Amino acid sequence: MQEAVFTGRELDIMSVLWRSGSGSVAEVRRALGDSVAYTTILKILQILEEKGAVRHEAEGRAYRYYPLVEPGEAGRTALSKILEKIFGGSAELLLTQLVSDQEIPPEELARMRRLLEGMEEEGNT
Amino acid sequence: MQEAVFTGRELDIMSVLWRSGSGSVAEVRRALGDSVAYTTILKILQILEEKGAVRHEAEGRAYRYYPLVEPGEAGRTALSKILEKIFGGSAELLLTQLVSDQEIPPEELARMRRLLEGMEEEGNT
DNA sequence: TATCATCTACGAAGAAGTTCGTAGTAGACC
DNA sequence: GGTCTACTACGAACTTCTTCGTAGATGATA
Repeated sequence: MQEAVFTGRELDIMSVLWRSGSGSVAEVRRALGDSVAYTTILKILQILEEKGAVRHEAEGRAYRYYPLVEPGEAGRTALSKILEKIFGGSAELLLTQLVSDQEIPPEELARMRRLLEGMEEEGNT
Repeated sequence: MQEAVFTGRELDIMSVLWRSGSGSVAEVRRALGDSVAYTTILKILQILEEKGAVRHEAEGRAYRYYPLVEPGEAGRTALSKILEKIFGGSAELLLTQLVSDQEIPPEELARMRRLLEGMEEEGNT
């Protein structure tokens, strides 16, 4: 797979697989609220497999799908696009946007701060 | 406009307008490396105008386009999608990904840390 | 005035993504 | 065996996005 770029529906489905670790067509469909036809889910899983983003194993008569691409990989691609095109390359602006929109619990905020502190020290080495 | 969701090309063009503040069709086209036809740029600007994302003023015989949607608005939409679908709602994971992929200069890193410190204090109020 | 360059408007073709119907297969159950 | 159910495979319709050609208008220039 060249780059982890996913279309809307593909991302919906990858998201389910990342959360659950794996899924059959029926499971993925249920996770998406049964809003799209069974064969649509199947089709997109087949497309994802062709792209090398998932693989499957037989499980009884059905298939179980496993993600091959990791969230981090997809995240890198997606974030760098947003960073560049929307925030003009400023990670600071991106972070500002992130923390001002989301309700982030204090402990998480603290961990994020420490993460940055760690990066700063690293830079001083 | 309902939500600041942009397609690939639309985002390319909005990005130019955000950077430059405004742009004629020809200017936008040049900024994109003259890689797409003039009328294609024009068409997408018209679509963006229909969506309420830009407006235009006459300038001589040509039009000058101005962004109406702000980067922050588009950023919020885009970030929350990524946050949810790729990082399972964890801002911490998103930040981890961001700082590990990008080369962020120390001063910027420091400002980002202080931003988070500020948020923490706010939370304690 | 004729020609040229530059611009917008429009429409249609093409490409990419999404959706689902239908067919075929195989096990479960009567 | 016949029927039902759950599953994959395949293809085609449909929608959305992208691209550009052509036409028409307008001002500049010879």
